[in-house]
Order: sequence, then structure tokens, then C-alpha cells
Amino acid sequence: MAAVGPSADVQLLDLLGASQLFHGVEREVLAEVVARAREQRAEADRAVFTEGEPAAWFCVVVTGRLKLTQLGLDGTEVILRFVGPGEAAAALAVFEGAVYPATAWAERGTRTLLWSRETMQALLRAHPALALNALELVSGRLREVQERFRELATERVAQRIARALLRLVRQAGRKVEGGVLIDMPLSRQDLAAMTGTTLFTVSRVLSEWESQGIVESARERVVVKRPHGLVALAEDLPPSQPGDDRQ
Amino acid sequence: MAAVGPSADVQLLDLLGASQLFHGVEREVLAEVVARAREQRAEADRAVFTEGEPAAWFCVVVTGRLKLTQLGLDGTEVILRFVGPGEAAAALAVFEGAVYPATAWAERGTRTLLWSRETMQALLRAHPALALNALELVSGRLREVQERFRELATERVAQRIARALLRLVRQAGRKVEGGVLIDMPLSRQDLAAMTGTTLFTVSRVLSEWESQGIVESARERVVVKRPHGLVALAEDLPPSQPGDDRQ
DNA sequence: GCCCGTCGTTGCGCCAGCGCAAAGAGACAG
DNA sequence: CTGTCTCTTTGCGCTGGCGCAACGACGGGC
Repeated sequence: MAAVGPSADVQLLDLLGASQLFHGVEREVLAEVVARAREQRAEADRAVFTEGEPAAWFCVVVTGRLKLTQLGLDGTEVILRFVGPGEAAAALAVFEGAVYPATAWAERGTRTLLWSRETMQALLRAHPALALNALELVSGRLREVQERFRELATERVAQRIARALLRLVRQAGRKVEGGVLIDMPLSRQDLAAMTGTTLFTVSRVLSEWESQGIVESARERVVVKRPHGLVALAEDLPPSQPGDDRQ
Repeated sequence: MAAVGPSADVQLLDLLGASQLFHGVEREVLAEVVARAREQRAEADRAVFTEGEPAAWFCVVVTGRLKLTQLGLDGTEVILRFVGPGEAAAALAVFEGAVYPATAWAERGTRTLLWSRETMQALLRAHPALALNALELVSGRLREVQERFRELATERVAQRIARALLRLVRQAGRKVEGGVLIDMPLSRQDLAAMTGTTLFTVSRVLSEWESQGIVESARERVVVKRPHGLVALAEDLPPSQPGDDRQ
């Protein structure tokens, strides 16, 4: 962990200025924010913070990605979401609670900015615009979780997997020939933990879709070949035809 | 709907002063807040606001209760939560989104205070303490929904029903002889919509628990006789003995 | 180039929970 | 008191998805 050097400042200012939490904040305030941050390069396979521990740091990803998980009583892992560059983690812990409600796993080489809980609360108090942004941020997240809660309560597994893939396409999709690659390591187990099912079921569903030409999958890799096909599955519409996805 | 009269002011000030959103706010600000509210008596079986409609009003319950539901694609209803006196609804809609993410059904005779979206946003801007309270409120709600998401993803039906009952006991429990009554009309269908299952399964589970003396249930009525028994079920512990609940 | 560890696939058996139908039980109106 | 409406119970059959086991495939390290 190191104090942020002046050379990095401009890039960080841009990153934060474009983030949901700090967007619209005056440049000078942003400079203050950056000045009070600590930068960290996370090692892979080590948690940046851990569920149940006292909430000490607020976190924004600079490069790389975090995976936020919760643990069930029986040890089953649930993936809440992924956090990409410019996005925040541990908002809950710092704004409301005393402990982290989730564990954050960093992808190899992930760089993060960290602010102590006290710093963050002081910033919120000093800059009302920041508090409003935070309110919007947390609200949006609440909306999304409620949505997923409803899905989990009312929809079948295949439908939920389709939705999860569509979300990942939006979040980490990269156009490649023949479709959209979900540009991150994504195991069957990951998809299962996102959708409340098992890796076996995910494997079966993906195999089925592969045989229908909707996706193409390999080890920790998924390419969506016919997004409309997934949308049809997610919305429970009559299956689309192979020609439907021409763009 | 009527402007708030001066006679009601004191009670309303107390109610709001004790609420999570307005707690700690100076008395004079609170007076301003009350002055800008409209009071409404909701008819039963009519929605106070409806999922998907433009978000127009922020809402705090004075007396009675709201039931917040979301609709699935196939028409299945999911209950997000109940809103009691002093609690807020439509926070999301007003703080972040353009439309209500849920429908609010009022119990018969429920009285609510309403503020227009614009008023609410003006209040937030004018009083930073309010924004911080709102942030805390929404954060707490997010924490709870994430928790329930995890439960839905990892736990069995009986376990989830046990948790739902325990939450309701905390929220609307009233001590009666032989146990704690959940003091509101609560159908099997309601419990099913809270836990992502069907009324049949809820009925079977409750029957089983009734035969074990853990609960006692009637039409839209549940009395928890041995809370520890439910806790054991919720935490997946070895079943407690009938004597365990002596207090 | 080989080995080993991790990830993915697939067949098989099983069971938790669903869906329906038919009947029972309160509650409320008239 | 009676009829009706809604809520609840329970039996029965079914199936979506789970859990395991065995095997296969890929990839990184040495």
C-alpha cells in the first residue's frame, strides 16, 4: 500500500470524475479525495476485505475486478456481483454497518483506491453532493438486488442463467468474431453461485444452448453467439430463430 | 388527501422525529418537513403506488401498514417487505429511479404522509443531515435484501419460512398467552410470496410445525409458541426440545 | 513432454417441492 | 341460520433440479 504519487493524479482524477460516486464533484474536491486515498495492488486469491470483519476501508477499483461473495451457513458461496474499474465496493459497510456484509476477491493484478471509514464519512459530511451521489449509488444497487431477488423467487434456473449471462455481456462484453465474449474468467461454479443453482445444472444448460448455437463455451470462457436467443429465454418468449441475431 | 392541520402536528413531529429518516433532525426543520407533507387515508385493496408508474410521491406510514410487492413476468407476486408506522416507502423511486420498483398495498385504514418527489429532493439538498439519514436507511435496506437473496439462493423452503416468521415476530410480534402472535393478517399465500414458494408448501410446513408444537396457526393468523424451535430450524441446528422456550 | 491440478461433462438415481383437485373450515352478509 | 366467499388442508402424481461418481479435457509448471 502506498500514498498516491503526483504522476498518477491525472488518471485517477479522470477515473473518479467519471465514477458514479464522484461524478459532478468539483475538480478541487476531487483532488482532496484523491489526496486522502491509499492505493493498493491486490494479490490474487487474497480477499481485499472479508465478510464479518469490522468495516475499515471503502474501496474503488482502478484496474482489474473484484468478486463480491457471501457465505451461507453450510459454506455455499453466493456471488453478489462483480466490481469493475471506477466502481465502488464496501459502500454498505462504510455508510451504514459495522462489518463488511460480503467478501471481496480480487482478480490478479487488481489495483484499488482505499479510504478509511472515518475519511469517507468526513468527506460525505463535508460535501453534500457526495452524499447525494452515494444515495443514488446505493439506491441503484438496492433496485438491482430486489430485481434479482424477484427473479430467484419466481423464475426457473435456465431463465436466471440467461439473465446472468446478459448482465455479464453488458458489464464485460467484448465483441469477437461470431458473438460477444464475456471478457473475464467465468467458471460454471461462478455462474451457479450467481444464479442460485449448482455447477452441474449450469453445465447441462450451457451444453444444451451450445447445441442450439446460442452460446459457445470453453474452460472459464463463454461467448454469446445469439444474444436475442438469450433474451427470449430470459423473457420466457417463444424461442427465436437462428437468423434473428443478424446485426 | 388533505393538508396537515396544526392539531396533528405534535404527534406527527414525534413520529417523524423517531423515524430512521428524520431522526436527529432539528425540530424546526422537522416542522418544515411536516408543513410540506400531505396526509392521505388509504382505502383497503387499493394501491398507494404501483410498480412501473412514474415515481411521484415519497411516503411515510403514520398508522397501519403497507405491503410492498413486485410482479413477476408470469404474474407471480413477490412480497419485498411490510412497512409499518414511522417507516418509509418509495425511497428508491424518489432518490434514484424514475418509476416505482414495487407496488404498495395498504391495510384498511392506513394513514400515510406523502411528499412530492421534487419536495423530497429539495429537502435532501437543503438539509445534508437528511441525506445522510437517507443513505443509512437505503444502505440498511440493501443489506437486508442481500441477506434474503443469499437465503433464497442457499437455503431450503422450511428454513426460509422459519426466518420469515422470525422477522415478522420482530416486526409485528405481540405477546399473548402461550406464545407470540404475529399481529397482522398473514395468509399462507403471503408467506409463500415472502419466501419464494407456494401456499401449498407453506401450509404443509406449518401443519408439520403445529404438530410439533412450534407454532399455532389459523386463518391468516400465526402464533409462534416456541421461538427457539424456529431459530433452530432457521440456523439448521439440531431440533430444540419442547422445554427450551421457557422464559 | 509429461504430470498434476483444476475445470467441465454426462449418466443415473433420487427427492424436495410443485401443481392440481377435492374437500373442509371460518368469516361475513343478509 | 344460511349461503357464499375466501382461505386452508391434504392426498396424489409428477418433475425440475440436485448430488454423486466417473470420466474427459485443458493448461500451467517443471
